[in-house]
Formats: sequence, structure tokens, C-alpha cells
Amino acid sequence: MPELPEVETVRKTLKKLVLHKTIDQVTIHWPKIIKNPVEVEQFIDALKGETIVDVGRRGKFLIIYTETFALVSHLRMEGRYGLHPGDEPYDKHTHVIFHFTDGTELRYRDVRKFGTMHLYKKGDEFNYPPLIALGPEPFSEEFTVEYLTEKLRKTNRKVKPALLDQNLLVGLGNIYVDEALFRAGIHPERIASSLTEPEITGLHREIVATLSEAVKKGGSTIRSYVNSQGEIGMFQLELYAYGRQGEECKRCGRPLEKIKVGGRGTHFCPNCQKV
DNA sequence: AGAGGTTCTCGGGCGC
DNA sequence: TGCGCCCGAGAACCTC
Repeated sequence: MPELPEVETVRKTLKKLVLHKTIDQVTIHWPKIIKNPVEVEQFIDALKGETIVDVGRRGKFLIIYTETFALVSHLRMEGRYGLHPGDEPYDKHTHVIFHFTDGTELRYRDVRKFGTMHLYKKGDEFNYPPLIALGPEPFSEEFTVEYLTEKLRKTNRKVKPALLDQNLLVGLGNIYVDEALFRAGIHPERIASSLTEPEITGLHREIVATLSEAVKKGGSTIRSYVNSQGEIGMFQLELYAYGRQGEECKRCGRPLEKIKVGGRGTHFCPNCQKV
């Protein structure tokens, strides 16, 4: 589910819901979600009495800031946040509950239990995993054609797995990497170092354009994604490649195909994206 | 029944 | 042979 556009949408909606709320208690039903500190009791004790002052994002990670701490949260496949009245029942997939002093609760629900939370002192979060080695943000000045060229030039991986590597560039996941490659007319199995200068220029442009258009549409809802207010995204209507195998290519009219690349389902047009 | 939007870890293979 | 790097496979979990 959540790639950069979805996480950015969650960030905005979550911020509206929880800003200025004070944590009274934390309940944890599946301790493995908490990766740092190792002792879950320390995680709980640290957050008691803390007030939420901001909600940020780095790549696909949400960062919930309190006065003293940074809670780094990854939704992985199906993690979701929602604000609920304290007396509303919760189901077996609700693993972490932040009880606020006003009687409401921020609940983290994750059917597959893949999500993670790391708590650090504010300011330390970028010096430790999982944020420490991340590549540039696609909308930052650091992400230039020159940067992308340099990175792709020195790897023998296929271009799709290379672009999914969050240490090269943050934000792309399986949906948007297929979209950016389609829009740039590049076959996902091309060896990264074989891309030409014009191809990389086009790829850079389409990565930024695809992600920014998707942010404007509130992300893509394929199976389960909703933002923190329970609303679906609308970018799934604009997709050229993802999930469209067997359907007509919006550019040339021939049927799209689905193959496996680096173990991931990969959608592309064999006519518009030549090997 | 196997695939699914993610990412970390591990081990094989290769080159020096 | 040994070490380091790069890359791909597998694992973490549940639902349809």
C-alpha cells in the first residue's frame, strides 16, 4: 500500500487529527511492532505525558513528534492510523493504542503485523536505523538528473530493483516505479548502467511528476489503503501500467503484460517499453 | 493456493 | 584462501 503519496496523505490527515493532543497512556497488544527501545515498557513510559507537536515524513516513514521524542513509524503493507472514541470497541488487528487525555485514542491497526515503530530522542532519529541511510527525497534539490545518473551508472542491477532501493531514492514502491518506467518508456529489466542520457532525464522527470500528481490525488487505493480519516485515494484512476495487465495500453493500444522482476509483480507495455 | 503495496537479513558468487 | 561488495532470495504475517 503506502508509497510516498499515500504516506504523505496520511501525514497530513493524521496531523489534523492529533496535533496538540497529550498522551495519557499507551497500550501495546503486539510488542514486535516496537523495534526501539527494545524494552516495550520504556517505550510506554517515555511517551506518557507527552504532547504531539508535529507529524512529519521521511520517504515512506511517518514521524510523530512530541516535545521530547520522535516516533518513526512505517506502515509497510497494511498499517493504518485512526482516531477513535475511547469507548469504541477495537478488533484483533489493533496492535498499539495511544490514549489521549481528552478520552480519544490514536489506534494503529495492521492486519499483517509488518509495520514498525522506532522511538528516539528528538534530533537523534536521523542518526539511527531506519532513517540513517535513506536516499534523497524526490522533491528535494538534492535529487537531480546528475545525482540519478551517477547512481544508475555504477550499478549492474535492473533499473526497477535499483529504483526500489530506498538508499538510492526514497518514495517509490511497486506501483509508482511501474508508472514512472512506463511514462519514461523504459523497460523495467533494462540494466541500470545501460540507460542513455535522454532516458535518465526522462526518467527523472517522470519520477517527480508521477509522485507529485499522486500526492495531489491523495494517493492510490488498490486494495486497502485509506488515509487517517478513512478516505480513499483517487490516483488509481490515473494509472497507466500498475494492475492493467491484459488491458489496452493508453499510449499504443496494445495489451499490457505482467512479469516478475526481482520477485515483484511488474506491469509494462512490451511495445512502448523495449528491452 | 498463491500473491500482495515493504524492507531487513543472509548467503552465494564474483573479483581482487 | 580470504575478504568485501553486490545482488537476489527469503522471511516477517494475514486475508482473499
